Amino acid sequence: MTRPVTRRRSSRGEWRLAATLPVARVAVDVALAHLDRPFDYRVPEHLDAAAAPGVRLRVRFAGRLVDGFLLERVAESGHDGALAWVEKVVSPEPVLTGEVAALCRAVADRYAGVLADVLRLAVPPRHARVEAEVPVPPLEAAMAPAVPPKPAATELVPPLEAAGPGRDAPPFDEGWGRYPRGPALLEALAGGRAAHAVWQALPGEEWAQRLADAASATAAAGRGALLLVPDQRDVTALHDVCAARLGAGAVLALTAELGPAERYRRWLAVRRGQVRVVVGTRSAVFAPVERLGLLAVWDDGDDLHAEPRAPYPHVRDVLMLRAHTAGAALLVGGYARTAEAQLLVESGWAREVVAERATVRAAAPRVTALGESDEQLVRDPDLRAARLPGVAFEAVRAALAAGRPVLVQVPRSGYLPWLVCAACRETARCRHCAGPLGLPGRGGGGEVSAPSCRWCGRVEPAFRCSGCGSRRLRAGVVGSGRTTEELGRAFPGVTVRASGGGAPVLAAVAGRPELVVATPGAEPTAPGGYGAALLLDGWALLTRPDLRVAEEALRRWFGAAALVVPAAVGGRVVVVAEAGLPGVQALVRWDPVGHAATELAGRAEVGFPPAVRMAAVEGTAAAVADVLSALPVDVEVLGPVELDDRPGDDPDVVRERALVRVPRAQGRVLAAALAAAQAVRTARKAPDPVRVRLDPVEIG
DNA sequence: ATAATAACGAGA
DNA sequence: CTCGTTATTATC
Repeated sequence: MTRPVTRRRSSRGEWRLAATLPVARVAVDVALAHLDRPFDYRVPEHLDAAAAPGVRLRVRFAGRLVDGFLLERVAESGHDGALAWVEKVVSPEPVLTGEVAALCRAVADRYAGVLADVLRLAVPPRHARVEAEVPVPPLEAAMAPAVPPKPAATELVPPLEAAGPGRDAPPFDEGWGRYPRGPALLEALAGGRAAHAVWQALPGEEWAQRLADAASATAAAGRGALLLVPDQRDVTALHDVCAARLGAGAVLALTAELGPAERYRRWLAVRRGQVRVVVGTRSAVFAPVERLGLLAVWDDGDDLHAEPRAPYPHVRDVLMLRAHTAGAALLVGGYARTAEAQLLVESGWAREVVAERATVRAAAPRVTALGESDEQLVRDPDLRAARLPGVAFEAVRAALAAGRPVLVQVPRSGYLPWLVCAACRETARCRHCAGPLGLPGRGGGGEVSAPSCRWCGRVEPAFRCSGCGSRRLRAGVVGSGRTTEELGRAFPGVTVRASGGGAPVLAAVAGRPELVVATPGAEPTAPGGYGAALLLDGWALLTRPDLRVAEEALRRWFGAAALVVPAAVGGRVVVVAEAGLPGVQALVRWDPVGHAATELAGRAEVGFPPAVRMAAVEGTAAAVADVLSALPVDVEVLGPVELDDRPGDDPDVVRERALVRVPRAQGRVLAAALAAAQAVRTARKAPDPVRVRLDPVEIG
């Protein structure tokens, strides 16, 4: 049968090879560890022009059509077999830049993952209609100069709020001038140098303004900036500040909740170099910003910065890799400091940008800790108005009388029970690996079994608290709830607002005298600051079975306390936690750096990230054993332990988890060995998958 | 998924 | 030994 002439081009037998660089190296969208490498394809003549590096295409792989990205065009293939044709170029839009491709490869390697998985995180799904839209530059962008005139070096000292380049240099006790190394950081950014900085924001600091300062110094140097924050509310706040400073057309907010069309529209605008500054959440960490000069992450301790999809990369770590691949500066900032950020400083990779003690003292509120003296309150975080201790009551009353709002931080509900020392309420820990103790086989017919470690599985027959020596254990429990009504009764006539914890999260409240009850992370800002804050979630936080508890508690406390006015104008913070605890001391002294150093030293002692590199290996018992057997002998293995059934699991299949750890210097070796073990399994078509997470933020 | 290839077994 | 069938393996 003869086909119509117009169809003949699709008859592959007649396809001719492109004249130059006829081989395409393709990253196929196949998430199998043993196929995680580029494959070569022949480029037909009619696709020669469209088949540019970075485009999406379709190729035949093992008999079926799969998506892929064109990594590069080369003259010849190293593959000694017949090459298949590139079937189709999906669109000529080069969505995968070389910089992002290299970054994705580095992220896959760092996390023992697969490039295809990382590419799915990095490049949003195509939206054909959006792609076809003729890009119309926004009005502001059309009117504003594309590149602001580059100011002279002497003018690159910290800009004031809303001060653009060219204004008079501000005094040194404002903005970044309050940090001894602040002006130097801005100079480095303005000079296009790849500075690495860890920044502790002062109490009351307008962090969004400072990030906008950094972004505008970067933009003035003709480079791009990528600013990452934990949640949508922060994106909005930071975007608005940046837009006011740089012009709406130069800044773009990129978040996952935009919807596919708008998300792709904005992402394309970034890719096409139409915006210089991108503000976003975790999903924007791979945004293809052109000529990257600055990468910044705010509040890197927030769990939202950890990606829940394979290979589970963390924003801070991705940015560190990206700072290398792109030659950009990295700024890690927050009111608190994580152990990971502390390691960046201690290893010399980053310089710290912190204020002098006197500056901190002048800006901080007065912090009081309420501990054992009010036993009832400590035990029951569900605040009883009648028992509100005098110091807390007085702090609230004074702030309201001064016409300022009061912030009340309450715990989120939903924590699971675990074991704590009955005497001092420290988390009960394994003597071998410092993992939290739990009771195995709950629901096992009422028999009492000995506690065992949730990490390494060792049974603890004779618990003795490392802190106080007590041998008694009890279950930790957390109540949550009626705080709002109780407070309303204690302060009749005062408005009580809720933010988070079931209520909608408020971005800001008016500066009126009212009570604002918020869960951690949902604290609204108040113009002029809060007069006082009550931190009621201490007990709940400090007894969670997680090595990061102290750091996490302190991070949340600093986040709330930073919204309170300085002590000199009456700012008070009352925290319900034992005054002797190191974390509480760090809050009282407003010493995030000291606490991070202690925290990091503690992790080195118990062998936990970031002091070591660790991986969680999860799957069926046989599968986990299979992966463990493929690791080098010097890898330390904890466990495996049996995992609790998750909802939806087959109750007959027993899942296990092992933790493996190596010194930091061996991190690459460990990741490579885990990836190789996975490759052997996928090549063998092993039926049950093994989940590998490197430096997991949370371990069950 | 699929195609190529190795392994296998029945009948000469 | 060949031929036809089935398991295995690589996947461009």
